[in-house]
Amino acid sequence: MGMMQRREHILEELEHAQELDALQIAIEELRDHFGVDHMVYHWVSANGDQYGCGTYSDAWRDRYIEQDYIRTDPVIVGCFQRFHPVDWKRLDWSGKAARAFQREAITHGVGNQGFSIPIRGPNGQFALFTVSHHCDDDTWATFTDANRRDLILIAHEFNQKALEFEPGRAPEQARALSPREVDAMTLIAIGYSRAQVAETLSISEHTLRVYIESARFKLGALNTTHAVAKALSRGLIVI
Amino acid sequence: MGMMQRREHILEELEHAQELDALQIAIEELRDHFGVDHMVYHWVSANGDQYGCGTYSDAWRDRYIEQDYIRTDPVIVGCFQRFHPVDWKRLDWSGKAARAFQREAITHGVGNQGFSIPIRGPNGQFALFTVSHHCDDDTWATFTDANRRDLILIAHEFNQKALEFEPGRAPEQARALSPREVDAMTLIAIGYSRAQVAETLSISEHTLRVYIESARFKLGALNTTHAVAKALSRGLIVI
DNA sequence: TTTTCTCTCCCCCGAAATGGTGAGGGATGG
DNA sequence: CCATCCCTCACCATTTCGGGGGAGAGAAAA
Repeated sequence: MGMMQRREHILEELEHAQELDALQIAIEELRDHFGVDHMVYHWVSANGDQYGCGTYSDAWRDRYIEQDYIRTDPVIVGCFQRFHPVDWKRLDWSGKAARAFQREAITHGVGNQGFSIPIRGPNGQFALFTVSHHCDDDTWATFTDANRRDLILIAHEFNQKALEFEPGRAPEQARALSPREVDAMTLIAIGYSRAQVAETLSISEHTLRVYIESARFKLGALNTTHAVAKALSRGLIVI
Repeated sequence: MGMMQRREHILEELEHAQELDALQIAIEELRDHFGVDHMVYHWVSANGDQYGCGTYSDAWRDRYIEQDYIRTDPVIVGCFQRFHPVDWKRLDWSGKAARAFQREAITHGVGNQGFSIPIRGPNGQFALFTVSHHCDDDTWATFTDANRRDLILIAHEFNQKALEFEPGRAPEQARALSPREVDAMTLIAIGYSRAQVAETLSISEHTLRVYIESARFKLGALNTTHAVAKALSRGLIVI
């Protein structure tokens, strides 16, 4: 089986997978296929849930979770601010904690080289697809140049499949807001006071309050700020 | 020049482009290359700035902006809620306004078929890469199946290049929030009152207020609700 | 070392937002 | 045609928020 055929085969199996385990199997096969030390996919959902699969050692994964490294890992922090896939060398490794983290990761078998692809979805979903390897800079540069596009596509296939399996996907489908409610919530969200919003919309402040309360009710929100947050994270309003 | 060579050539030219105009040129070439009626790239940043390029008629573009269709266009609304690329047929076209919009779009030369790829970046950036064509369902399904992956990659290349040229990129790079500020803003965003947040975090309400005000200052927000909205739309907090 | 940031605490008071309830005309959809 | 939603307006008392001060300890970065 040729290189491309092998890859297509793995991705096709993934596409038709019915169970979450298939992701773990596929990522191990892809790791072997690309001939790198590690390949990891990992996401954080809107409600703080996490899911990950990959080839890091159990010890490292446990340690990572135990130490809540997700909050300080320079790869996570750096990718969260970027759109593009990024080579680990280009991240900010200054700082005591970052260097200590790096040392610890390498002792746990993580490669000295890495390439991570950030992926974003609605409601603040953020996922990271990472390949890591132990080699010199030139070898790594050659590898990433050659496989960049494939890795991007694979990252997306993975994310798509992972989202399919996500349990808490579309449970709470909020009722859509009326046009006036959208106007009101949008202006509130950009910092206007109720008086300013009412003036902007040319309605009385009393009327405005009806919209806000109506929106709050529809969104199941506890107060105005909560309603704005919910409306934003569901894409009902945009600022 | 073969099909793939032609595409590679267009993308390579795009990659080395130094001016924003190159995007417009590239998208027209790609449209011709794929043999579709229209191809459009279009993004919205957190601060409301927009940029777009594509092959829609000037009349339609002007009309779209004039009517602020970006707020009601079912393609935008639908894609904002999704991660995956989506065929227009799968969007919600019920509702009077949506159907009227669709009719008007078609009279302006937009195809009856469409395929849109949502792309997201840090700080709430949201972009859409769309191909549209006039043909029957089967023809369109064949086309999208065959070109789905290529279109995803092209969408990313486009977005990458567009971000390079974006003028207002780094200016309003909000300072990151401190851990306690993130805690405070997150709890506020899920509807807690100041008193509840203070109790949850086991700090005095006075201290809590310092965090909120500090976050508000860092985010350049006018009030708490505004600060929550900004933090959310920049991905600094997640609910 | 010095500076800069973070985290924690405290005061006061006026302005603003909230929650509950009610009501009438108009548009839309089944 | 009738139910359902949308838009508009109004009053009440209570809770919450906003803005203005100031201060000390500790950690980390430059």
